Amino acid sequence: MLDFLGNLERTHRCGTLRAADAGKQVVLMGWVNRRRDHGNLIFLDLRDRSGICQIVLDKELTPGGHARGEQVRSEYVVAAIGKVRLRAPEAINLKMETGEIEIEATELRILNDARLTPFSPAEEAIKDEEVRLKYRYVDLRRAEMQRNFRLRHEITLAIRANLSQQGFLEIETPILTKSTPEGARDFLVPSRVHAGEFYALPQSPQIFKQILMISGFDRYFQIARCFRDEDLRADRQLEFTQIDLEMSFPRRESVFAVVEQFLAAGFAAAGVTLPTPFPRITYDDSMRQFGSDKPDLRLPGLTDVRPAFTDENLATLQIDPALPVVALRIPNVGELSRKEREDNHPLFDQKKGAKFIDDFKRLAKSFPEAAAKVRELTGASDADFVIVVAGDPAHHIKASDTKFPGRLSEREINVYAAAGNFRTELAKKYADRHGAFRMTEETVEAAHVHGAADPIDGSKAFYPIWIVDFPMFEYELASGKWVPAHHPFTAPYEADMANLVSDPASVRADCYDLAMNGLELGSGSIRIHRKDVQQQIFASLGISDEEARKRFGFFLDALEYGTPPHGGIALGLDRIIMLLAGAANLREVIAFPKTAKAIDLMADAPTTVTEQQLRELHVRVALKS
RNA sequence: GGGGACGUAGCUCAGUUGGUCAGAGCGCUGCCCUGUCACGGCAGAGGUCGCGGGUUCGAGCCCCGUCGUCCCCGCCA
Repeated sequence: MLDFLGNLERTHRCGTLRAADAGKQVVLMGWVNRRRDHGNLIFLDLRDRSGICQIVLDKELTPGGHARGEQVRSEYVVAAIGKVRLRAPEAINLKMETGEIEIEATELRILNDARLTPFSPAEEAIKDEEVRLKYRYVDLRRAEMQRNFRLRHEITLAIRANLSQQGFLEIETPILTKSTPEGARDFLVPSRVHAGEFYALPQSPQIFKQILMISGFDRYFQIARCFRDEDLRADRQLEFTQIDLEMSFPRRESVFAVVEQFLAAGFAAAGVTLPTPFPRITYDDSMRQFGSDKPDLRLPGLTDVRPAFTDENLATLQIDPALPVVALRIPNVGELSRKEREDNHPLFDQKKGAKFIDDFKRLAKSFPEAAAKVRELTGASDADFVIVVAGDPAHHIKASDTKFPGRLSEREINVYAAAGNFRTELAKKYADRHGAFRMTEETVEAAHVHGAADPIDGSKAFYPIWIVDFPMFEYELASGKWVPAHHPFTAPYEADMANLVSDPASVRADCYDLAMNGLELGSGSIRIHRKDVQQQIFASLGISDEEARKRFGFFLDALEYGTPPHGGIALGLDRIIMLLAGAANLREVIAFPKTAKAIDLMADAPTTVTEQQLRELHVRVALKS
C-alpha cells in the first residue's frame, strides 16, 4: 500500500542536517539508499540530491512507522517525519556528513515503490555502460553524477556572470537555420511548409554572431547548443555546448584576455585557481614538440633525434632522411617484454607514412652510438621507455611531399602526428607508471572537497596553452589548389596580406586554438570585415562572385553595411566540465548522451517515423538494400 | 570505411590443454535479529555462456560470420 503525500511539506534536505539541528521536528523526503533491518529496529539511509541521512524506525516507539519500514525496499520514495536527535557517541559515523545525528521517525509514508534497479545508485558506476545509459535516470542518482551536474551548473553560472561583467550580452540565435560554413556534415530538418527544402541545425552560431557585430551589439556571448553529424569520440558528441562569443574592435590579445578571465572564473567556481595569462606556442612548434595541435604539456615532448643518426644509419634502418626523426619518451615505464611491445603496436597509426623503433636493445646492438645519443638527447633515465619515430620511405601515402619554405610539409606533419598520437596513447596506457596525470586527479579531488570558497592551486594540474600562427591555406593534392584551412571568414595576418595571391603557402591566419591537457578547448579567429579582403580570399580560393553569393549571400550583403573589425572564439563547455569533473569522457557530464554509434539508448533514438509524418514533410525514404 | 579491446546470473568477475565447468562475491527472495551504517545469521531462487553457423564423439573454450558497448584512425578546419 502506498501513502498519499497529502499536505505534507518537506522541511529540510537529507544531507544538510547537523548536530546543531538536534531537537528539531523535520520532514525529509527522498529515495531509500539502503535499508538495514535488525528485526525490531530498522535503519533507513534516506537520499536526496544533498546527501544521505539515517532514519531510525523503532517498533516499540512507532509500530506504524516500523511496519512501513518493513515494506520499504531500495529506491522506494518515502517521507520520513520525526525528530533530529544526536547519536550516542559510540554510534557516531564519521564517514557521513550527517553522521552525528539521525532521525527518530514517528511516521514513514511510502510515496512510491520502485522496481529492483539493474544496478544500485548507492554504489560506484558499473562497468557496463550500455546498462548505465539505458537506465540513465538511475545512473544519474549516483552521487558522482549528481556532483558532476552541480559542478556543471556552478561553472556555467560563473562563466555567464563573468562574461556579463565583462560587458557581453547573451543573445540567442536560431536552431532552425541555414547551413553554416564549418566543415562538418549538417543535421537537416525537412520543411513541411516548403516542400523539398530543409533547415540545418547550427554547427555553430558563426554567421549570426558576426551579424550581431554588424548590428552593433559590440560584445555578444551565448551558451549555445551546436550540432555536427560526424562520428563520435570520447570528447565528441553529436550535440554539444559551446561558450560562444564575439567582440568588435578586438585585437587578438583582447580576445585572449577575455577568455582567460572567464575561464579562470569557471575554474574558480570549481575550486581551482588557473594562472593567467596562458602561454602560447605556434602551430609549427606545437607539431614539432608534441606532434599535435592540442598538446598535453603534462608529458615530455618529442625530441629531434635526427643528429643521433648518420646517413648510413638511416639508410640501413630504411628511414627517410628528409623527414623528421623524433623520439618520444614515456617516463618510468620500465623495460617492456617483446610481447608487451607488440601489444602496443596497434596504437601506432600505420597510415601516416611513419615507422617506429621500440626495440632499443636491438637498436643498441646494431647502432650503439646512435642508441646512446638518442637516450642522451631525450634525457631518458634507464626506466624511461623511448621510441624513435621516423618517415618510412617505402610507404606511399596520399600526401603532398612538396616542401614550402617556412612551413611544415604534409609528410612532416604526418610523421610528427604519428609520434604524437603514439605518445598520448602510450601515456594513457601507462598512466599508473609515469604518474603524469596524477596531479590532475588529485587536484580535482581536492577541489571537490575544498570547494569554490577555498580554491586550490591548479597550475600543476591544468596546462592551458594558446596555439597561434596557423597556416591560412592547405595544399590540396587532388586538385592542386590551395584551400582554406579554416572557415572562409578567417582573416589573414595583415602583414601577410600582400602575399595572398603570390605566395599563399606563407600566409598565416589570424586564428587561435586553446588547448588544455591534450584537449582542444576551443578555437577562434579575427574575422575578415572588409569586402576587398573577402573578395581577395575568395579569388585566391577560386570562388567566383556568383558562387560566393549563392553560399553566403545574405552574409556578404550584411558585410557591406558597415562591418566593424571583429573576432571571437568558441570554447567547448562540455570539455571544460569534463576536465574539472575528472571525467574520462563527455558522457559523464552530459545528462542524456549518445553512444559511439550515435544512439540514445534510453530514449531509443533515432527511430523510423510514420508514413503520415513523412508525407507531410514531402520526404520519401529510399534505403540501400 | 578501417584498427584494437570487451561480451558468462541483475552487477563485478573466475572458468586450466576442448572432457561434471554452469561457478564465486555482491545484489535479490524468505525467515531470524534493538545500534547498524558495505549490518549480521540461516535458507533459497536466479543462466539461450551476446546471436547464428561450423569443426569435433564432445565447445563457455577452437574457426567463420554477425550484433552490441568502449577506445583510436578516417571524418570533425
